[in-house]
Amino acid sequence: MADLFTPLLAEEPAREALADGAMLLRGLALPFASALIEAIHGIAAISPFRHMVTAGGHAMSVATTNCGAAGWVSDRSGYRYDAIDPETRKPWPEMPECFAALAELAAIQAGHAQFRPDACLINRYVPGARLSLHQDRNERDFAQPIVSVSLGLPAIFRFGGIRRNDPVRKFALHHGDVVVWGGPARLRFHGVAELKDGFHDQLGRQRINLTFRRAR
DNA sequence: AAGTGCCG
DNA sequence: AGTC
Repeated sequence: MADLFTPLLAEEPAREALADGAMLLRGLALPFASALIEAIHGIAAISPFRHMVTAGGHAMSVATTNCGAAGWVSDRSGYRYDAIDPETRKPWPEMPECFAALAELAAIQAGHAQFRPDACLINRYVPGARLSLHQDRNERDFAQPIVSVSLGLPAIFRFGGIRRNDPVRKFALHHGDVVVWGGPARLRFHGVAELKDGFHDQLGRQRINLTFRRAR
């Protein structure tokens, strides 16, 4: 029964260790992509993408919305999680089932059990957009990992260390790739290099990133 | 208490 | 083009 293709079919998604506690799961989100994209449209119809402003008063090049019980927000007063979208003054849209299912699957695949995200930050990059090196540290429980899902145009993910000046490694992230970091890697600095121009069949000239966290 | 920001 |  076994033939040349059996090992390939039995194989799990390609995984690449980025660091102790950090894993890149290539293509894990591919089977979810259509459902994810449809759900993103629904979310954006309720809580539109907007360019948030940082504490320094600069508008981010990335456009943001959220779903889930808590949403990441930034304005001149700083960063925080809020149950209410400051633009609509209503709760963020509920987290779709396919979002939660993928996040949980990814965490398990990466060896982080018991991941229960209550927040999904949705970032939209158009060519030229970037996210400079930062830490995710506004969450209450650093025992819970971060799960990051890439859709659309490819991007260069920058993954550093615990200290800002630690060396930074770069990884190409494609449509369907998922990065999970937790444990000793939970507070690693990370960012996204300026997005290059291109065209993606499903999303056109953009990249959308889903970042799942347990905020509270 | 800054910070996922921009500039040279 | 990478780094400060």
